[in-house]
Amino acid sequence: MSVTREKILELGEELILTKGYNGFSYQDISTVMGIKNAAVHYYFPSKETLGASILKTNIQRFEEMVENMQNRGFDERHQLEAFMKLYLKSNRESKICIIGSLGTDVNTLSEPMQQELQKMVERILTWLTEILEKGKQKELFQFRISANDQAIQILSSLVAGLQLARILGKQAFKSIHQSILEEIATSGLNTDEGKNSQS
Amino acid sequence: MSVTREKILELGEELILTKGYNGFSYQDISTVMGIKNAAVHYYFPSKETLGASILKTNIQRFEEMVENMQNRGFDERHQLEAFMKLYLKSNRESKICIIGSLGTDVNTLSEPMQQELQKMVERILTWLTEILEKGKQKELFQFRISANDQAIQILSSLVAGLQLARILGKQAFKSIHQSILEEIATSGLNTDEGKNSQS
DNA sequence: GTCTATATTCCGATAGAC
DNA sequence: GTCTATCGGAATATAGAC
Repeated sequence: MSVTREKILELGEELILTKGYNGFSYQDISTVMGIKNAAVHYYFPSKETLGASILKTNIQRFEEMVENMQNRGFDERHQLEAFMKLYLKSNRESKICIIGSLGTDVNTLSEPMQQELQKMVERILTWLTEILEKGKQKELFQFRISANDQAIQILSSLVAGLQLARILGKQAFKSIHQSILEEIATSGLNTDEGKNSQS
Repeated sequence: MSVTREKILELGEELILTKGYNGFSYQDISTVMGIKNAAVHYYFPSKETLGASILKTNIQRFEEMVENMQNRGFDERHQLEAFMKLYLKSNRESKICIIGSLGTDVNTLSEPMQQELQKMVERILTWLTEILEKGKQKELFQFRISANDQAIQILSSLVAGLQLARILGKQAFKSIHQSILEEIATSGLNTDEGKNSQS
């Protein structure tokens, strides 16, 4: 597959996470790549097709991560932490979650994009709910509300946490990140177990 | 003060909450009002001045609500519930929170708007933290993390809850709303204790 | 297959009419 | 004081060159 196409997808995603879907143009992509904005239309005829492709890429990436973790035999606690680490990385890079970004603009998006977005959120919540349920049975987690409600709660905290961090400063997210685990973890919280984390 | 100006502020806010800051234009406002888009520029020379005014209005509205609740002697539990009811109303109207909406677009906003936004979030968190602290002392609330962290957690859940609800459907927010109180309330959850609420 | 020149529409904003 | 005619530029998108 074309390397130009890959690069456009990458830049487009970055722009959605930094400036928002309605805050960037094909110009923003093309100037970085040293081509004319119209060249982007060759790979993605419309902005909506680019947006939909970015969402599909995100879903695929998520599926690969989940599959990979299950192949490696990650327990539920470590799977949750790995998922949360994606948000720590975004916070370091001052990016927000694509769910929150497109959640703001959802009424201005085409049907295909809205459907992909919904599919993505539902997929993540299904996975999260399952992780929480199994982890609770194994007494890795504790919580009183339903696993599904707890999943929505955690995803909300992560999504808005990144948005708040961009307004208040990055430490705001660290507090959220820590609180999530403190709320539901049954054992200690030394997330990195020895290998001290960066930042 | 001019009624036209008031109407513009109202429509502008609604558009930020439904289409996002970069998703609406002066045209959207002027056509509804039956005037030309340039007329809006008379009241708000630039879109940024309109945005900043909308934020200031929001802050003022919040201050008035807090003052009002304290004058009426609301306890901490009822103050929190009143605050959360604002989000229930937004959910009913399929609007999101202005914090989440502008949090997405923050990198494309002028300095004055960014500062107003930050001021607003800080003000809300200060108030929420205080409510939580006092309420905990009175044993109206229970939570293990710090009051400040709990405040960030609750605000995040509310903000992203509305965004998720727009993607998944309104019932998603109801679950979040309920979970928040279930997490920290010491007594039962019959929110309205007799005096049945509107809607 | 890949990209540019160009068209069209819309946006935010100014100058000036009433 | 209030609003309109109009501008300059940017955004998305098409037609066609290489």
